[in-house]
Amino acid sequence: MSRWKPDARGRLEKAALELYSEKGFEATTVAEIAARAEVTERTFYRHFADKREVLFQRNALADVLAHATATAAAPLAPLEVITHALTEAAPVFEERAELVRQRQAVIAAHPELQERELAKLACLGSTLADALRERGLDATTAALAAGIGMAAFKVAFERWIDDPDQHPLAQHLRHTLDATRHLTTADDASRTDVPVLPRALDTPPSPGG
Amino acid sequence: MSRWKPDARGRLEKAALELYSEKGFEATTVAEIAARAEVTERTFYRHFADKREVLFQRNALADVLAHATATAAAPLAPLEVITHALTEAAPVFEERAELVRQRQAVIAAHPELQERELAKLACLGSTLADALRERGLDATTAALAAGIGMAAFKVAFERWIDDPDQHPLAQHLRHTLDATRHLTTADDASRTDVPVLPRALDTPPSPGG
DNA sequence: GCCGTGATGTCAGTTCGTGACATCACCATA
DNA sequence: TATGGTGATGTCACGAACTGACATCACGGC
Repeated sequence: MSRWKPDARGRLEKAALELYSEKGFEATTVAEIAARAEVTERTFYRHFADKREVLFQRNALADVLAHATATAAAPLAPLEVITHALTEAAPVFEERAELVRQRQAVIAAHPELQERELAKLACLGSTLADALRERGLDATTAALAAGIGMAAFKVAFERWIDDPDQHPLAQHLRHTLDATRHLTTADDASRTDVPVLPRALDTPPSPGG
Repeated sequence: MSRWKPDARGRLEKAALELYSEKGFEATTVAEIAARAEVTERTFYRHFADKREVLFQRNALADVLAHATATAAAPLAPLEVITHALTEAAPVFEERAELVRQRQAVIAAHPELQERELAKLACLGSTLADALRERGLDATTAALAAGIGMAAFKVAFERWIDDPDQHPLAQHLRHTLDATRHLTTADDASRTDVPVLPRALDTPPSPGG
């Protein structure tokens, strides 16, 4: 038989998420995580650069975003490309909604983890910007569009996490990206009388896709 | 005479920036910083929460942003308010351009510091979003506008730092925010025919305000 | 049956960051 | 002038985060 139980990495991820949930991030030591995963502390650091990284490693997202951006229809405006890419990426979250929510709860409770999350998001933004430049956008426009996309994603994701009605992430994305287009119009449209996410969600304004 | 040399905090900031510049962030120990500032390591931690924070404490920015947002003319579109606020904030950087550049060089060389920088920027974004909500915007629009504003600021700031011609930050901000307006404006006249930063910077396109 | 490889264990050490307590110039006030 | 409180700093001890170096030994190829 094999010398060690298989999937040490998976066990570490699971143990870490559990312990961070149970007793908080700071109150959890790497030694504890390792013990629960039945490996040594040193092994933890062979799989993850530090105590935070264990929550941020599974990330198919960058690939999905880059691919969707590269393969979007040619004549689309930058923000349309972004909309397409983010919509393509939504299932990555929807498929693991349970896990994602638990993870996010932990992150929300610890500034250090939020810091790391922002770094990951910024990294994603760079990937997106690269992909946009591949499409022929100049560097500044690409960086800007990617930044806007990430800002919109952040808001939509947050709304999705907190949504008591569990509407799909794609829907929150659509509404948020739509709201982006009204930021330049004077006051009246962006007042509270036109909520971004109307009560009746079953008839979203079709963005023409 | 006094028991200790005055301005321990200032000496620590100076020593830290010097050492981080000279030998890198990771290669510098807090003990070294403290020694150069002629205090003990413990005193360092009385002034700064951790080794990174010493680079991020001076921040009049939040106040300026919040104030400028609150006092902007009433009927402005969200993005115009942001434009106003960021423009008001520009002098905070221009006035210490030398220091800001040195600091930024250190940050650019160390992911851990970039992480902290992103966190500070996000915090600033929240402040801005709060101020926008004070103006009557709904939470989602406010968060979105603030996020986009921060994204634009990030790009403009980066361009300013790298600008060999040393154009004022305010100018980069104007151009970047202009590009943002084009990207987010509903009609699809947002093509490449409007370059973000034209060769001749002395005749910026007037945004009609 | 031998050998290289890779994942893990073991151990020692450095640095970060914190709690507890000591010191003593300075200041207010009697 | 004497007294006592305050606040910034020093001193010490310590746990926990990370890292480098070397040991182990199942497995897979040859």
